[in-house]
Amino acid sequence: MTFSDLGLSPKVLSAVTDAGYTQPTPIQAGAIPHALLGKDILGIAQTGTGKTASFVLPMLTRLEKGRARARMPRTLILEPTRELAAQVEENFIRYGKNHKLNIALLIGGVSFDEQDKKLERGADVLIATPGRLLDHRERGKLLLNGVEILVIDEADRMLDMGFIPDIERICEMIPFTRQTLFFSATMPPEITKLTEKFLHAPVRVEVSKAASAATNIIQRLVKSGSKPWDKRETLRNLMKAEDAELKNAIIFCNRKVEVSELFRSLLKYDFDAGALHGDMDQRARMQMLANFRDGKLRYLVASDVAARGLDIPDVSHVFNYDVPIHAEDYVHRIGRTGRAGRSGKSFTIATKSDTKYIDAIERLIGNKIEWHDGDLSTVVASEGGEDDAPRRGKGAPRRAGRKDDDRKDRGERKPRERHARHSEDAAPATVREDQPVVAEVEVADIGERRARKDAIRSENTERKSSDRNEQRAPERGDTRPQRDSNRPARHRQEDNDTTVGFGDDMPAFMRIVAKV
DNA sequence: AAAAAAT
Repeated sequence: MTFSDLGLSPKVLSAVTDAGYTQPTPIQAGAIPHALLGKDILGIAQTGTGKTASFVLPMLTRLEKGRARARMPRTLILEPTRELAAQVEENFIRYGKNHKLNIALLIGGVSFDEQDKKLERGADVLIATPGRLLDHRERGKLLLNGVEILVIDEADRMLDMGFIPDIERICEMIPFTRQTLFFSATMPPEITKLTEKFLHAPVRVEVSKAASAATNIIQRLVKSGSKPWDKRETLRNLMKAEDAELKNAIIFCNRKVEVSELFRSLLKYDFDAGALHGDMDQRARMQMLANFRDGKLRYLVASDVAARGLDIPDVSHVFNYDVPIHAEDYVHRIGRTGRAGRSGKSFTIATKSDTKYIDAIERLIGNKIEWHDGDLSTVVASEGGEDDAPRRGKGAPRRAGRKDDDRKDRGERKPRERHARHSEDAAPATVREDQPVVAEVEVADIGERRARKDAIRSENTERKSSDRNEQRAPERGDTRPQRDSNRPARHRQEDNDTTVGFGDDMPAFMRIVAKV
């Protein structure tokens, strides 16, 4: 089977040939002929299976007839993250090089002006994340009743991210005479319901699960002490040990703050690292990703924003600095290496408290993962002894505890707690090799203070900080999460009686305001 | 224990 058997137009075929492809992947071979006939498709496939081309190529062929009208895009592709949306745009540019198509990318974090202009000109292809798309529509700049083909990509991830209501709204704005191409890696009940509602007699195309496809990736678990400095040291040793084989690597952390902390620590140790997480300035996000793709950065420290779908063809190593909480994320993360049949290596740093997550991962992939250098029973306890798990008082808020960890990492300590932590007090406070310089500590604290202010600011108050952030050029070192007072996480904190960061020292007046 | 997405 070759691409020329699928019924694609000569223009598309020639671009595919130029890109160096001759053989379609199973999902492409299964979906393209039906998509060209105008049928609805239900594609069950992970990324890395050639899924994107399975809708881009037939869409290009079908778009050769007709023209776009102002503010009435002819096709719409919905993606869960900004980076994925940008990646789909690149695919349209690559395979559409023989076409004269207007492509518009509507994503958040960048200015409206350019997006408006492209809509006004009439877009053949509109690629969007749901939030910004709805925003444009509400501003009256966008009419969706001319859409002939709708693509919903990564539907299960959209579900995880709470986008399904948005997706339903958008689907209802588009004429039911459209063709719908629907892709999901898994089919949870909510997704099945969605397909029953929005697909008409779909052709179902299913390809093998990524969990079983990862045989070309060497996977190892690496024991570590549980303190941040233990884990960072474990990681650095691992990176050095792998240096000869390592072309480039993505290092995954579970939290955004960890991404920026680890990133800064690695810079201090002269590793050629970048960072990527969703609270970074959009320009910095794009820049980091582009630099990593182009080989200007050897290491990319990232949150799960980079776990799925991102196509960086030649990642040699994946390091999990944290064991992912959800087992499926493990599969997605390690799937960033070993792409296109290449071999890859993944190392997952594990501490004692990670055992149950490791069990879940091993159950999911149906295999035991080998330990790199002895299992957790051989971990040497770090200075200051064991673990921090049971020591904290029952009534003490757990989240405040995390702040304490940050502080310890800088060699600081809350005076109040000193008596409760004798064992750690025995350790000299200044020996951390990667203790941040004082200036950085201060900057971080200012950020935290501002975040607290944000937390108590009323919903209606206009926020100017994000505007400022948009203007600002991305600085290489500035990866600290940009606290956004309107994010759901913020609300969750407000729901709690405890304002994060104050411990028991929170002034009473703040407690009242924070509850509002 | 999280992350992602509009302002």
